[in-house]
Amino acid sequence: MPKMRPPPPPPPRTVQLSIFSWNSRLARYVKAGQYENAMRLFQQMKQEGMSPDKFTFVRVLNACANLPALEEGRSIHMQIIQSGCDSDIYVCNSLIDMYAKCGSLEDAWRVFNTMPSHDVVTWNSLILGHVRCGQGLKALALFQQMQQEGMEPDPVTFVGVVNACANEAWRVFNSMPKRDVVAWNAMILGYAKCGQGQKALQLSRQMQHEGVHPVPVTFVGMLNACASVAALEEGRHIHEAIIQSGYESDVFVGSSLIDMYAKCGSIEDAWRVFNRMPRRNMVAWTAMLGAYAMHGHANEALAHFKQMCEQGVEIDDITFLSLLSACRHAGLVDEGLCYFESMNSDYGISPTNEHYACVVDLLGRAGRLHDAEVLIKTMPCEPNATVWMALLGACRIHGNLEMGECIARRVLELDPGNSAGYVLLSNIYAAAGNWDLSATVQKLRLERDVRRQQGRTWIEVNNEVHTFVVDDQEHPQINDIHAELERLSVQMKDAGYVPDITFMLHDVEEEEKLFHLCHHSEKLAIAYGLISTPPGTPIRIFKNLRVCGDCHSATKFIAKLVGRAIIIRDANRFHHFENGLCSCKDYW
DNA sequence: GCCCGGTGTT
Repeated sequence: MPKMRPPPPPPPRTVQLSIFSWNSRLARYVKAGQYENAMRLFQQMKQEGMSPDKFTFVRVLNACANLPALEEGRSIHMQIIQSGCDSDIYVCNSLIDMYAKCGSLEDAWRVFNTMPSHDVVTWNSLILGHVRCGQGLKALALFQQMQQEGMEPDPVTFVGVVNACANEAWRVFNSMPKRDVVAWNAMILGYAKCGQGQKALQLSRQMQHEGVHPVPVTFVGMLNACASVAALEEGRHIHEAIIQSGYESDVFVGSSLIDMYAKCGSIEDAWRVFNRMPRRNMVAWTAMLGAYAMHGHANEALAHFKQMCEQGVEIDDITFLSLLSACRHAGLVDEGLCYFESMNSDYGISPTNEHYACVVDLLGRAGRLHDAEVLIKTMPCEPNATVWMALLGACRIHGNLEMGECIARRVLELDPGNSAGYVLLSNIYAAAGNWDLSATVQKLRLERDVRRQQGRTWIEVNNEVHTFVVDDQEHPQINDIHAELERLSVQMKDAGYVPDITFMLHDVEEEEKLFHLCHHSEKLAIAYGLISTPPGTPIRIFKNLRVCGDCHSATKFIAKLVGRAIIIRDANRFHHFENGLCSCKDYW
């Protein structure tokens, strides 16, 4: 929950305020997202003897929905019935939305069933409510039902369909007679969210080709897509289009730009956007904090957080996640623990599983496995798989077989469909030389039909994304890439590089291990970057998993030998390689 | 005046 703001200034007492001026004041609070203030204003207007009208109820219900505040919503529902406003369709739609957002679908249905008539917004609110509660199938059934009852779906209905089921979304989208910008937004955001950035970008191009103009939300979706596939050049083009559209001062767009530049490897551009924003909210500040965290700039992150506090910016649970994440990446154990303590005591924010996972990782990485385990045991709620997984990751880093086995058992129980647990345990066994048990775990994974994620590395050159997998033979310039790697490996050996085969956790002969190491997707992408971009320019590559340890040490040599900065984004963070060193100081 | 958008963990 965000920190409480100071109460709104009382309206002047000299003049009896009209209902219109109360309502417009209320509307301003709701629009600005100051829902607590809206609630307080509503109480105040009743105290001063002003009777709310249907416009008042719509706005105050909106505030309840967004807080969310179920009990207050129920009490307002009673007042609505007493005032006779419950025949207004706007009020009823707002009630459905409020109940759905507060998680009470039963109440939402009760309102729906007592309404004399429904419009498309009624159906949309109900459909989206079910989607939010994870009832996608029910949402789709409602979508069918509304059509059977002669109600024409609109683009917002389609937003619900996209979020309920991707396959269904595509079918409906193609059969829509008129696709306005809301429908396009839903598709673009839907694809961006599920990691299909290329598809999202392709859709946004198609949208513009069909003459539909992007609005701020569209740009947010497009920037998300760029961030997920790390398409920096494309992101810059979109930034230009944003400036041309006059949306550059939108805080949503600004926060997405910060995130896009940070995730594409350019923290300088992220800072430039943040610095130039005319109006910054908590999210913009938090996006910048997250940018520092993922690039390992811990000191800047802590200073940034301090500035947030000094300037009275709101702090929420996500701000703390970013802050703890900054400590985690830099190994600032004491600072991290101190901030974790202050969350509850100074800010009134209860730590979630995610915060615990972050602190467990912070302790675990630093080798304090026992402290991490104790922390988990003292959690006020039941730890989820993510928390245990953080400890399991630490067991792998520190080669703690005994604890790893025990933790893995819990992880595999809590989240049997996630390949990460199997892979970590199998790697713990392999690192200890126990190939039989390692294979047993992999066999169990296959028996349960859990597929492990294949490692992929990609690089954007001339607006085109080139993707590599281990031993890749598909790339048209693969021979040139191999030649470049051959050339480099001679120089690297002279400079003192020794391939580290412990990172090859397979039971194969050493010769073979070496061969695979030289053909890791990271090295292929770096070599391609070297031969296809001008000398001296930085190379940005991206990997879907954690970067391999041997590739990490090899990249330090390569960056020094070729005199170029190499920036790698792996699944967790950024590594900036320059002059033989990595920004993570080998702590990752 | 109601329904759709941004930041984080693993």
